[in-house]
Amino acid sequence: MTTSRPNLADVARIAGVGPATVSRALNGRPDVSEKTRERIRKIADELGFRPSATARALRRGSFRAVSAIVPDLVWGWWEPVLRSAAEAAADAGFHLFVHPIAGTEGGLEAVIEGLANVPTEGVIVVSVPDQAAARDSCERIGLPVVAIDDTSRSVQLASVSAKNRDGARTIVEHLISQGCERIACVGATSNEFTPYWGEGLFVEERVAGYRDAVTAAGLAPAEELVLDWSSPGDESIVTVPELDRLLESGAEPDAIFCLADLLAAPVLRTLSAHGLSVPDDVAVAGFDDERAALLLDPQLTTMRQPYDQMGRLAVDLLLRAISGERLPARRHELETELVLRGSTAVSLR
Amino acid sequence: MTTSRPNLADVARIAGVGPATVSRALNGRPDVSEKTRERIRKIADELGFRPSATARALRRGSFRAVSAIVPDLVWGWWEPVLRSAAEAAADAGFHLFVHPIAGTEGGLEAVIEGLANVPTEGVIVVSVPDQAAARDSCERIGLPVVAIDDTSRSVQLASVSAKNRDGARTIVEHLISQGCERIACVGATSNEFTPYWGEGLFVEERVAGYRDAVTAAGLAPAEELVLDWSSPGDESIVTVPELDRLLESGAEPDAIFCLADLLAAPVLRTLSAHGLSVPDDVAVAGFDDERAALLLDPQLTTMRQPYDQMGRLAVDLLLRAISGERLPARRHELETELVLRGSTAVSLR
DNA sequence: CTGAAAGCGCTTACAG
DNA sequence: CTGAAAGCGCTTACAG
Repeated sequence: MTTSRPNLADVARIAGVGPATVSRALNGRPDVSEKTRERIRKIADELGFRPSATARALRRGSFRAVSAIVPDLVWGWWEPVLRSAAEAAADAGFHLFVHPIAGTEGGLEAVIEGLANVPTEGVIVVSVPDQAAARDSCERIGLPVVAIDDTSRSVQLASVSAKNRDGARTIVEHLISQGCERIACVGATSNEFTPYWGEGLFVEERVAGYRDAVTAAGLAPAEELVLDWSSPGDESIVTVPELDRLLESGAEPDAIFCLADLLAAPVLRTLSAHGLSVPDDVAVAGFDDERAALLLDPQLTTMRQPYDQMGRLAVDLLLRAISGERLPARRHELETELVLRGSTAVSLR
Repeated sequence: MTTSRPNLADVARIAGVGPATVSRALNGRPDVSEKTRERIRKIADELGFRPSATARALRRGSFRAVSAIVPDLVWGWWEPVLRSAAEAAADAGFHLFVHPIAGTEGGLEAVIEGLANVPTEGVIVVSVPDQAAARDSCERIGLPVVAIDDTSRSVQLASVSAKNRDGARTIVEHLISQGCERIACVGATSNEFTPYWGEGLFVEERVAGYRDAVTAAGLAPAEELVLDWSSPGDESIVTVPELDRLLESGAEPDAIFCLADLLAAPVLRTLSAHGLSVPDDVAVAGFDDERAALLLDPQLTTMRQPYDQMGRLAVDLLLRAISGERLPARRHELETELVLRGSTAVSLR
């Protein structure tokens, strides 16, 4: 009796059959007698036999796993996305490995190239600002890739995202339907060096949706209400200097559309510092329906991204690519949903 | 010329050497002439040769990867923990796989047993309410395991956590030093079915730290200020009924210690609904220094968990276990740090 | 229904 | 310094 892990040969020896039969029995192949299969199963159980994942993968030529690379951000909106991705992968008999970029020298590209040493068959990249680089890295290691979240302005991959423009239009229309007429839009920035944000495609799209709604409603275009925000990704700031200035200028917005939920935190603090109450003086809305929306006071009216569908679709696309299909580089946009909370409705406070 | 991935034999054939020499050259073994090594390297590069991870693992008998299993929670306080864990693992030449429980039928135990099919050599479990079950599952698949965060009351594993009791005492002492005398403590619950929380060890420890400080300061013990909270994990609630009742009863606390940062969101909303301002009327403090602390208004004074050290230490312990050391089941507690923000100091608003 | 053999792609003693 | 051979633990045609 050895102390090390039993292998298939051990099971075969004890069962008095060939290794091939053990393999067939344990893998549920039809061409084994039920009697033999039962006996082998029992012995395997007793021995605590677990087939070696590496040997099986080597023999089969594949490991049936895919990898998701998640960005170096604290606001984990991608958690529900990965949950559904893991489900979809499991449904197809695949594992999902999650690889945080955080802590890896060399960033996204280094993480991707590192996958060359991991038994994985495809890559999902989340929130990449530069799809061209991701595409090149994946090509280099010979793995198919799908992107989630349209951060990259140049679409070089099959990409899954929310209908950002539609969603923004919908929520601004909601503000208008509440009687708001001077709706500010915050979060866009001319600073292209903001990590994972900058002039991301989704920012552009959401601003466009805002303009769609304002224009369609025949509201006076008020460009001073579209604020440039120097560092929209920074959660540590207490208030927003640009909004401070706007409020001091006497612009008097009656609503603020934040291009992402997390921006609402400093916006609410800025409003409260000016003695303005939400939603009575100013209504506030966000986009994403991520954790921040629930933590704020009041809780935030927002557009919910279809996280579950996004994860599933990304995996579906990736599995198709793995089985040889060539995926065109284009966006697959999914419907968003309006979620009403206290920041736009006194009755919901 | 085939379209499939080149293997080591291809490189050997083209270089006109044996496969063993290619292996040695590419793995940096000393016993290869520099000239040969260079030539082989060049050819491997041109061919885009990437050694098969599975073949190498099968041959070596190990894959040099460890797995972290993260809980089904939206508040990703474990993200910075995993970042440092990934760094520590990489320093030792190991990969870190992250496996979310979310989306897996059968929960933690199913995820652990699923690792039997993954080329991984050890497991880090994060926030497990029942270490005994985790220990049994890992034993079954023959993998060593280390826990992060003391959620389980019964310590059955080598565990890494913050000094919860010390930290709580420190922050309550801070409140006392600010002149607070009637300090409420919220977050403990007698409802043991709260997922991942319930009567978790860290809850117990933090309450104990609170009592340590109050007692040491000679403040009148006021048991009505230690609130039972029916569902502390639920972020969707707007206000806290138990706190509502306390405030209506005329108890007039001058400070509230939240056992976790995320609890401060509904606490702040409850206070504001009662017309109380923070920190003037009531100071508020939390524990963790996770994302919620920065989103709130005002931002939250809190005890920071040593996330980086926690991830590193967990990996260190796990690697020792992998190399054969037997780890006793005991907690390894790491120092916390007081972080001052606007919720306890007007000057920091 | 079952077995013996070949082989997945590497690495590492063993010879020379 | 280099090569030929064995083998890691499986699976799967190929025979019977």
